[in-house]
Order: sequence, then structure tokens, then C-alpha cells
Amino acid sequence: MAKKATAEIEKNTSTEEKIKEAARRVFTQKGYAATRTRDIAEESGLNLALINYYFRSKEKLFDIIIVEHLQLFIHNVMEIVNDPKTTLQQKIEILISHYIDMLIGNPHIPLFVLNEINANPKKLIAKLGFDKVERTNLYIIKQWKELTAKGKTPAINPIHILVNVLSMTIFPFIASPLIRNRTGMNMDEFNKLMEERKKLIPIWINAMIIAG
Amino acid sequence: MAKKATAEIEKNTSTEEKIKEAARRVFTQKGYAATRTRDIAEESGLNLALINYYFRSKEKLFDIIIVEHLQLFIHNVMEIVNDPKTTLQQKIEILISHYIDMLIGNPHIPLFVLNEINANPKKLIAKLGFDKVERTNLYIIKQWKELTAKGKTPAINPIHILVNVLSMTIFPFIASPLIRNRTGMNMDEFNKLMEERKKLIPIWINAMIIAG
DNA sequence: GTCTATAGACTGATAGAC
DNA sequence: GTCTATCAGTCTATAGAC
Repeated sequence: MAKKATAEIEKNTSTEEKIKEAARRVFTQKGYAATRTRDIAEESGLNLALINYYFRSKEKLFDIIIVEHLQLFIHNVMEIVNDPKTTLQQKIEILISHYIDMLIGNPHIPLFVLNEINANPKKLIAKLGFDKVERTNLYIIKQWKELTAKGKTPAINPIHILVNVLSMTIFPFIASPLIRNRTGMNMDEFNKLMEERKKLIPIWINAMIIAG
Repeated sequence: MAKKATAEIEKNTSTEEKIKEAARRVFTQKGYAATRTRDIAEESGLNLALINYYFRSKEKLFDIIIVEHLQLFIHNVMEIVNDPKTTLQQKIEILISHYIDMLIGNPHIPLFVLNEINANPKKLIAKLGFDKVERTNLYIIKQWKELTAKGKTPAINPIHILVNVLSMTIFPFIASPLIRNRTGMNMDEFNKLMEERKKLIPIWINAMIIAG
């Protein structure tokens, strides 16, 4: 326990970790192409040569950062969506709440990730893994099928529902500068509006499912 | 009339226009930072020096392209939203249909625009103009107030509704590579799914307004 | 491991021939 | 107007001192 704590302190103060943290900040905010290795060196307060000493190249360092983000962005979701202990409604609530918390803390992540996927789809989508078997066996799919089998809901394509959950949760953060400018909100007011959506989006999704 | 047609043909085949069209394609797909002036020269089939001859610098050419996109993205919407001849419901339907058609034809525009706004908010948001007076006098705001005054709908913040319309319409295109990969859809199947949403999103928005 | 100095390649922009 | 050739600056990456 004491050993682990020491290891964590070391991890957070080691040169390698300092570079990674600086790289995370700079890459996430400016994207791969607009980031210079000099920016990362400055941000970390360390020397330019150390980046190549520890990570061999700008691209290799970038790959480490983006894979971390992809996991934050995708794999956490898969865990929630594949949990047999929660109901369908609960899954949606947890997913939205989880994402909004994460996005208030790291508002630049989705635009960064989606932009880099767009710039290099083959490379980055390959890093997602996940085969078809795993996908169709998700517990949430089973729960959705049970719901529609009961005839209580119209047979709407569940992809639309999933897309809507992600859209309404993530998009406001992507368009945040635009929304804040058009409405005259500051960042605090914007974040409060996003907090409201934790409760509202599940209600809206419910209404949508009933409406078809 | 004949003169105008000639002018249009000239416009589309002139060197200046060729460069602009090439720049539009390359900038929109790769973003400002990742685009080299040499890429634009290759894409246009013309010489590198001509870019500076006609547009002085990479940045000045970029500014022309992004302002075009910003107008496509924002100002068209304002016209729809400020039309006294359509009902609130119709405005929402027209807005969504208009956007989805545009996005099927130009799927890279929103990610490009939002990314560049994020990279340079001061510069690009200034180019949007639009003051507070114009914003609060929009016809759609008036119609919304009439609707809520009748007591038929709960007093939900209309910003949430607007954000939801834009989210559900635009976000799927931003996440398109990811959605297509996760679901195994190809581009045609994806576009058909987006066509479906022209009818579905207005229904969902209605259900949301009623649900609160 | 960390630094300085610099190599080597690439970028935006321009001079000058045609 | 359009081209070739090239400059001046910047970039990533590395060699070599400490």
C-alpha cells in the first residue's frame, strides 16, 4: 500500500509522465497537425530532446495519448452498456451522467478524438478493436429486444436511439464556443445547462421511444 | 442572360476559381494546420506560385473558404428561423431537412467548421457578426413565447430544444466514421438512415416538448 | 538522464524568366 | 498570368557534451 502510493507519486512526477501530461494537454487542445514538439517541451517545462529520448517520435507519443482517449470514449461506454445488473433505463441514465461529468472536466476530448479519427480513419479505427460477436452480444441489445417483443414500443431502429443519446450528450460540448457566443452564456452558465441535461435527456429519450 | 451564363462559365473555369475550389476541398477535409499550400496546388492541377499570386497567403485563402462555410452553416439557419410565414413546427421541419440535405452532400463541413472555431475562437466568432438585438427579435422566439403563454407546454428552456435539434441533426455526420464502423454500415446505408431522420427528428422534438 | 547545438527535411512565400 | 528555381524560416529528430 505504501509502496503503491510511492509508485504513484513517482509516476506523476517522473519526466516521462510530465511529458505525457503536457502532450495530453497540447494535443487535445490543438490537434496533431497544429502541435509542435516544441509546444509540448514548453508546456512540460522540459527540454525538447527529451521527447524523442522517451517516446522516439512525435507520432508515437501522439498514438499513446489518443489510444487513452479512445478507451475513455468508447470502452467505458461498453462496460455500462453490457452490465447485466442494470435496467435499460438505468443504463441510459448512467451513460449520460457519466459522459456529462467527463465532458465538463475535459471539454476538448470529443472534438479532438472525432477530428483525428476523421484525419486518419484506418489507423485509429483499427485501434478500437471490437468484433461483431462482441457487439451483437451486448446485454443492452438483449434488453431492447425484450422491450420491443412485449409490443409496448414501436419497432424503431435502436441505432437511432443510441445516436440520439450520444448526439444530445456530446454535441453541445463540441459546439460549446458557438453556443456560448450565440446565447451570451459564460462557461459556468454553460456547465450548469449541461448539468440540467443529466436529468432531461433520459426523460426526452423516454418520450422519443414512446412516440416512435 | 447570355452574358450572365458566360460569366458563370468563366467563374467556374478561371484560375482563381479553380484554386478556390481545390482549397475548399483540401481545407475542409484536412483542416488548416494539416493542409500545405502544395496540396492545394496539386489538387487544382496548377502551380504553387499562383496561390500567392491570387490570394497573397495561405491564411487569406483559408479565411475566404471558412467565411463561406460559416455563412452556409449559420446564416441560412437564421433566415429559416426568422421567417414570419411558417409555423414553429414547420420551421423545425424545414431546418432539419435543409441541414440533412446539405450534410449528405458535404459531410466534412461541420467537423471542419467546429474544429477551426475551436482552434481560433476570437477570430472566427468575430466573423459571425450578429448582435443581441437581432438575436432576441427572431420570429421563432416570438412563436415560442406564444406557445408557452398558452400554457400548453411546460416552460422548458428553449435553448435546450434548439441544442437538441442541432445535436440530433449534425452530430451523426461528425461521428459518421465511428458510427459506420461500429454498425458495419456503408456510406449509402448511413445516408439512408440520415434521410429517415428528416421525418423522425421533428416527431421526437414534438414528443420532447410535450414531455417537458 | 538531461542538456546544447545542429543536421536534414519541409514549409510558405517570392524573384525573375517567359 | 503562369511557370521554375530558390530563399528564409521552421520543423522533427539526433549527435555529442556533461
